[in-house]
Formats: sequence, C-alpha cells, structure tokens
Amino acid sequence: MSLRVYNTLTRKKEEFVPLEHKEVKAYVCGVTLYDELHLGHARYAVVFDIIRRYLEYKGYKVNYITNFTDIDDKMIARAQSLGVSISELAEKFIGEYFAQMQQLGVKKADCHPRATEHIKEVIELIKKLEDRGLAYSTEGDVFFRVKRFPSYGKLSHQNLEDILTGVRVEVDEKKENPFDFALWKKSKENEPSWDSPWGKGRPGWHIECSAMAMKYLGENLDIHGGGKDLIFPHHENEIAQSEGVTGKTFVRYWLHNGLVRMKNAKMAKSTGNVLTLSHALSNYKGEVVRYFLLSAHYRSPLDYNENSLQEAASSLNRVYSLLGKIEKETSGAATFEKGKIPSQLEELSDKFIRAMDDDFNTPVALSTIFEMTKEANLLLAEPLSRSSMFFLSEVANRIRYLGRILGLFQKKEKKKLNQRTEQVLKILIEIRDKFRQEKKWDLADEIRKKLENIGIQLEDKKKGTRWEIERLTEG
RNA sequence: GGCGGCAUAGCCAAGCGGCAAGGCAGAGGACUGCAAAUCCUUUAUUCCCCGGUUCGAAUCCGGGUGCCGCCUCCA
Repeated sequence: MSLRVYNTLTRKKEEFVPLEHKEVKAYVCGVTLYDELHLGHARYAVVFDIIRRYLEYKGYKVNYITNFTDIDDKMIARAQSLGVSISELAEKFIGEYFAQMQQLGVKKADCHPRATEHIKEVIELIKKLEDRGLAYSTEGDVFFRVKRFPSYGKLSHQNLEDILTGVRVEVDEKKENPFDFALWKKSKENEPSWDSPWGKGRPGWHIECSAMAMKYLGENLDIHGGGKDLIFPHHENEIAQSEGVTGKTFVRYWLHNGLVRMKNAKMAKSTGNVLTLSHALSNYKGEVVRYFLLSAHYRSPLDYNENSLQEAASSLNRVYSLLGKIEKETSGAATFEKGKIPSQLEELSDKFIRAMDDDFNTPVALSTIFEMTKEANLLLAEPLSRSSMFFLSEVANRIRYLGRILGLFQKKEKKKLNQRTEQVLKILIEIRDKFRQEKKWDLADEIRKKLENIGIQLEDKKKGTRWEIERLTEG
C-alpha cells in the first residue's frame, strides 16, 4: 500500500515518493518565542509528529527538523516590556516548549535550530540573492525583488497582480514594489544586531527558515510543513528565496495543517482568542490533549469548545478501560489457544493503515480502534473460552501496536500506592464494609465520598470493594 | 476586491458516485443498598436550500444562503 499526501503546491493528493529511496527530509516551521504556546501550536506539533511517526512506521529514515524563531519584532517588544533580554525570553519559552511537548508525547526533532545561531548562513544566502539580482539594499535594509522571481505565488496560487490588489500592504518608500519583503532589517538603537555587509541589522522573518532548512537538509526537501496560516507569505517567500538561489525545486511536498478554532474564530494570540497549552495541560493529561488534536483530520479546522477535552478524556478512557480488563483476564491464562489472527482483526488493522495511507486520516484510524474495542467488550461479557482469550490478547496487542503510530494508548499501569498507604486504605475499606453490613449507608457513603475527593475511587462489587486511583482526566 | 476552505444527528467528526464510520452526550437495560465506574442496546429514510447530470448523489455540475481562513504578525 502506498502513502498519498495532499500537496498544497499542486492542490492534489499525490503518491509520496521521497527523493532518496528510504530517506525523508522534513522541515517544519516551528514557533516564535514571544509568548506562551496555545492549542494551535500543539496541533502543528502533534500533527507533524504523527506524520513523522507514520513515515518511520513505513520504514523511512526521517530527518526531521523544526526550528525556533528567536529574534523578531514581537520578541523585541515583549522582552522590553518584561524587562528581560531577548535571549532570556527565548530560553524561558524554549524550556516551556520542550516540557509541554514531552507531555503531549511529541518526540524531539533531530535538530531544533535557532535563527540567531544561523546569522552567518542567512548573510551568505542574501549575498547570493544579491549576486543574482534578486535582492537589493537600501539604507541598510535588504529586500527580495519579487518581480524577478516569475513563479512567485505558485504555492498560494495567486499571481502578483492579484496580490497587489490586496490593498492592505503599506507603501514603503524604500521598496521597489510593495510586495518585496525584507531579507535583512537595519536595526534600530537598543535592538539586538549583527554585523553584515549592509551594516548592523538582523534577519527578516522568512530567510532564517530557508537558511536553516538548506543547511541541515540540503537544497531539496521532501516535506516542508506548518500551519495553513503560513502558506502566504511565509512559505511563498521561502520558495522565492531558496529557489532564487539554487534554481532547483526547494520542496517536493508542502503539507499544511488546519487551524484550531474557538468560538467560531481562529485561535490566535493577536485576537486574544486563545486557550493556552499550559491551561489545557493543567486540567487534562497530555494524552487527552493529543487525542483531541487527532480527532479531526489534520487539514480540517478543529473546533474547540469547553467540552472538547472532557469528551476526549472519556473516549480515551474507554480504550484504557478495555486494555485494563484484558490484561487482568489474560494475565493468569498461560495457555490460550494460539491460532491465526482473527480475520476481523486483520481487516480492522488494514483499515487503520489504509486510513493513514490516505493523507493521514487519523479520525478513521481511531475509529478502527473503537471497533476493536467493541468486539472485545462483547466477548468479555460472556464466559471466556481459550480462543476468545487469544482474541482478547490479540486485540490488546493491536491497540498497543497501532496506537504507537499515533502516540496513544501506550500507558502501562496505573500509579501504585506505597505499601503503608495501601494498608491504611484497606483498613478503611474494611471498616466501611462493616458499616455496609450494618446498613449504615450514610457513614459508608461519607467514606466513599471523602476518598473520592482525594482521587481514590471505590467500586462495590459482588466480590467486595475495589479501589482505583488516578483518573485519566486529571492533569 | 483577490485566493481558498467549510456546511453531515444535541455536540465533535469520517465518508467525496452504489444501502450514512467512530466518539461524546441522551434514552432504555445489566450490575449496585444507593452511587460511581463499566458493559450492552438504541439515537440521521437522510447529509444548508433550489435546480440539473445519473439506473443511482451527502458525494458530480449550475445557482443561492450562511460561516471560516489567507491576502498584515501568526502553528
């Protein structure tokens, strides 16, 4: 089965064939470090983490790069208002980024380059563009000469005239053409700056990505990704800069994830329409947030509302609950009949893979997990035969195996109490049982209620009272 | 104004020419002293509206309506 991906450049799903046989070079635009992350950033990170994992599952060796933009206007402004240096600001948010990504189960990239560590490469690139007449400098600024790059607009499918009718571009005296964009910005006083052939300044926003992508991955990338809001102008400009220098196709497959919406509008810092990641993660486990982010196809907008994470938690719980039951039922049974993998399970596994092959359709992939869950639950409702034990253990294996691709369903055991605490808890349960035998329900219920308040759940079963700690929905 | 996307049950969300996946919530049932949790069953004669193409359309075409994104920083 072959993987098909939707390419923004061609607006079609295409078979994915990397340049080199079993290697994939992927660059994904990361975040600008001027403020807290929100759910939108989490989506980009999780989506491309899945894409990477799936490519690895397919047997590719993926060289995966995602960057930090650690110098730009907003960072300068933010650092000033907080009274810290720009690098302090960057360090703070980089620390948060990694901590939160770990909670979300996002694997580290092979490299996380930073703009400020690649000034030399940026300057080299600009010099080459100048040599080719694709860039010009005025008063310490350097601009890209859009008119000299005929295919400008090919990614966003606009031509220059169309773009120019978008009235909102401010006229800048220094530019030859309103849509020329800054490659190098002259620095003002008290701003961080680097020496360059054009005087002290700093890189424009788009050039760093070209520089870093080419440094680590070469002149031809297989995949370049990011949020849909980066298509224009950021990625369009990257193409212009990179192909302007190399004359080669910069990127074979442009992949863009849809944006997270809240209250029917894009989630964005500029509008304050934001749910921060730290807030989400303080109420729900990273896996819950991750599940939520995968519940819609990656290219669709994803609607967030106040119930979204609770729903995700409930869904995830259903699967974990099944896994727990299977582990319990099959652990003692050393000899279940090992037969062929039931065809039903094969079919569902195939369906999972077919869904992922079809432009990473995670909602359909997830649905197959739930279908397996349902089949297993049906078996569990009846006395277990050896062959049904085999089926059950195979369901658990499949869910773990396929789940690994999505970075879900991997959690093993629940947290254990230490021995002493467990003994205390058992004593409490014994006493409560006496109350129950004496039908002193109010006292029994009070104990149950108070334990629940500290995160211990009591379940009265026929065979006695079971206790359980740590629920998935907690942070 | 230019470019693009979306409208599927109470909610989230797949499907993109051949009987409408999946999840959450709801309802009914099992279990329980009661709960909670869990499990089972059930929930769209129909996919925004109007036309058309087709043996057959949520899926294709034309025309509406509504919402959203990009065109300025943005995952």
